Amino acid sequence: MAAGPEVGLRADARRNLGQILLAARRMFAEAGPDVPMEEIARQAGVGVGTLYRRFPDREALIRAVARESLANVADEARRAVEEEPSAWAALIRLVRHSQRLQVIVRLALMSSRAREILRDDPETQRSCRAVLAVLGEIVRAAQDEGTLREDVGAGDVAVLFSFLLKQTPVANVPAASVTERAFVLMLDGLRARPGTPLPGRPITEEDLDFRQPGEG
Amino acid sequence: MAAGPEVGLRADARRNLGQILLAARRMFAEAGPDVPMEEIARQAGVGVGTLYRRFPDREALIRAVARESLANVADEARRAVEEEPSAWAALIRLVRHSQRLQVIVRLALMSSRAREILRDDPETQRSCRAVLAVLGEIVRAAQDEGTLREDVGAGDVAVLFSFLLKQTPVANVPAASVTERAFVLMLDGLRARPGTPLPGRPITEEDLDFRQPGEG
Amino acid sequence: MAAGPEVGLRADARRNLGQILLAARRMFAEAGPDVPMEEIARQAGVGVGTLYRRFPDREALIRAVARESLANVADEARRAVEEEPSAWAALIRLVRHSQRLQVIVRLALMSSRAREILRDDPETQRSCRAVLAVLGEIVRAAQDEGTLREDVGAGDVAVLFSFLLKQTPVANVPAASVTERAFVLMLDGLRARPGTPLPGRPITEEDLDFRQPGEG
Amino acid sequence: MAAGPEVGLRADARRNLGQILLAARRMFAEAGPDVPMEEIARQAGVGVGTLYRRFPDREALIRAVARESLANVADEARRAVEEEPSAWAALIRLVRHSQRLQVIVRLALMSSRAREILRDDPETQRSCRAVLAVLGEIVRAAQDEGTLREDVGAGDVAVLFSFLLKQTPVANVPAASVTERAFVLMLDGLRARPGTPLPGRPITEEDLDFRQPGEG
DNA sequence: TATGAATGAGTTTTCATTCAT
DNA sequence: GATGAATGAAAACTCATTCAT
Repeated sequence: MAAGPEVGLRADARRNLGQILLAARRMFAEAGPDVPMEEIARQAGVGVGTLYRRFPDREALIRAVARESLANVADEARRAVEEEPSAWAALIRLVRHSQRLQVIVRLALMSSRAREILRDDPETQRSCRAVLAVLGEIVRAAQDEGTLREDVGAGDVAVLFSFLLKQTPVANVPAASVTERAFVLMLDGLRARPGTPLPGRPITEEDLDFRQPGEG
Repeated sequence: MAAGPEVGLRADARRNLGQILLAARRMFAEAGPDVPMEEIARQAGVGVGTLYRRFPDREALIRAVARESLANVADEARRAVEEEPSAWAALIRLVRHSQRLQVIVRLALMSSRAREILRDDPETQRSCRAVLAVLGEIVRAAQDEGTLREDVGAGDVAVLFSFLLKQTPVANVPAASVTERAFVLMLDGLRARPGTPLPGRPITEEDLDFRQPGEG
Repeated sequence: MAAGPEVGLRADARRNLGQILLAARRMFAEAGPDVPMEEIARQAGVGVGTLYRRFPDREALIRAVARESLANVADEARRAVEEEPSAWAALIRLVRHSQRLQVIVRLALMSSRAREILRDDPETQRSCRAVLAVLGEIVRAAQDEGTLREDVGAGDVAVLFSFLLKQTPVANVPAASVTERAFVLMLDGLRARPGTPLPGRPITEEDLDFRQPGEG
Repeated sequence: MAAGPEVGLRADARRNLGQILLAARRMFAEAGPDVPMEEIARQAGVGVGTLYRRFPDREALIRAVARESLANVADEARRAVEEEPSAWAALIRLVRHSQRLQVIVRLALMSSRAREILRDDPETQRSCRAVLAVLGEIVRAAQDEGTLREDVGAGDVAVLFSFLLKQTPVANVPAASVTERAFVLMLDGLRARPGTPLPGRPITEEDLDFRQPGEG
């Protein structure tokens, strides 16, 4: 198990670091990657200087949040595979429970600035690939089970589910309810049974690799 | 019928106004509601001063773009109803062809700042309600045709389709292809046939009214 | 004659631009290239915003000041050649009267940051070469006159005179007097008559070209 | 004789103190008195805290470096007088070999901030006067020898030599060579023989006393 | 005593908005 | 009416100095 950067820090420093990451994750998730650094520092209960001591600039902070969240999601995904009775159930649990997915979507899919930063970070790419690999396994298992239609790939599933996570409060109906219904509708679209044939080829995990969009 | 703001302007002034709205619409759609005002002015081929003469501040510009786009979408929706052979086809055409929907989604659903501005604008609310009314008609007609499942409302459909429009470039696969597949998957989820029963009650057009989210 | 950047500006804007350059020149000369931008703006009687509208960042301002000063020095040098009765006199007049030399020395020779900025600016290099070319002519003419020792080049003269301009207030004696005496001592060192043979070869104008120091 | 601050310290503490002064001297000499304190601490191999324990603030550090360097220069000067065969040779050796002179020039003559700090420090003034006193002796001896022109004082010599030490890399010619030639040119200017009469009166050691420039 | 973490004031730079021409 | 210049407040980032461990 690799030692994280937090090892060897003084107790208070380690706590501060944790607070900073927590605050950043929350604020990035709810307000995007452009929230003022001072705001993040304030939420974390530290001075800006402290924030900058740990993360030399905003990009470093964005990277750190993305890395940590992706690692967490990968863990959860693996656990879902192990613990759920079916691949279909694992799929559902993954989207439902992974709070960390929210930030990632917000960073990687809703801000072109953040996307570029992450695209150039090898570790983010690695973790991202790891997550997509697990998702790919789940998808293939679900297809083997006969619960998931055959003409989709992990990429299609990821795209569909990412929509849910871009959710922004919309209406005078509890957001959870809106999301939940949309989720079920999507699952119905994904379910294995005669539906409209999909155009093109399945979008695979390799297709979502953070490379320059449209390159392939 | 109240005269629009463009009546009684000198020819060049009217042209400028049009250019500004066009530029703003484009830039809001592609970069969000925070693009520098100077940038918009430059794209429109006018000085900032001119922009500010027409729209006292950014909020006014956002409102104007939203109003115009919503009016346009309402028109298109009505035309789709008239011209398409089935309600299902009208539904599909609406999402596929309404470029204006893109801006609206970007403004109303992807930026909390813009959302607040629009929430407080009666005219935007009116137009929004008009669009949703047409959508409601289409939805009910499609259900009568038997092409759309019975347990969804116009709100559900709107939410689902809004996802498509939040599309951000993602992968090394042409964005159009990704969207197209997701679209078909969603349509499959919406299609009338025994699927998973949806939790809660249909989300109606009234539910999406721009009131404080979660209030209702 | 090429139109400077100041043509076509509104009268007040042109005045402001002039004030900014003047203030920057003065402050760079007396305090170096790191004086706060706000300070320069205040001295120029404008807001920082105005300063930044003209010069996108500090580097641009430094470049502008250097270019303007070098151009001015080149002019003065040419005039000195024309108007003075002897090359020796032209040499003396050049150092004595060129106030602009002060800033250039301060920027190009006393701050490694500024030196790097200027080294990468082709126009500065061109002007610098032009000035050195005139100095080279003067030097050769003075040697032909028999007033300047034969074993020095324009580079040696430039180095020596640059010392005078690095002058920083030193003592409880009028700075002018100190400089004046040092100047005469240097002139005596340069004068043509049997002196100590100089080590190495004459340092020419090409040697002072702003290329990476020590490269040659 | 008062005990220096280094007496009675623990061995490691004394070593640290030495390292700090060494690092500060080097960095002041090459980058001026504004180098970040952390940088100095890092070079010295200690934490900032340790640096600040020894020197309450930057000014104290500057003073310490100046004092130590001046003391060292005074020693060297006295040794030069004793060991060199002629006053002229002592003069030359002094400039050529005293590395410590570099820092002093950098602090006292190239930074107005540092100059002010040192001007207000009695011990620096004392040491400075001591050095100038030795220089004065050398000058007068050289004049008695007939090797140095009569119309200069220790101040003139100091000013001239200080120029050499302000040397900043300039050209694509080895800096040492440039300096060496300039040095010889200056010596030629100083040499005893009919030259241009110097304006004003000799600048004496008293004139260079660090009092407010221009006061006298 | 040594360390390096935390703080916050100081600078640079950007951009919405106002206003002179 | 149009223009683009001027303004200043806001946000990112750096670093001297203090203080907990």
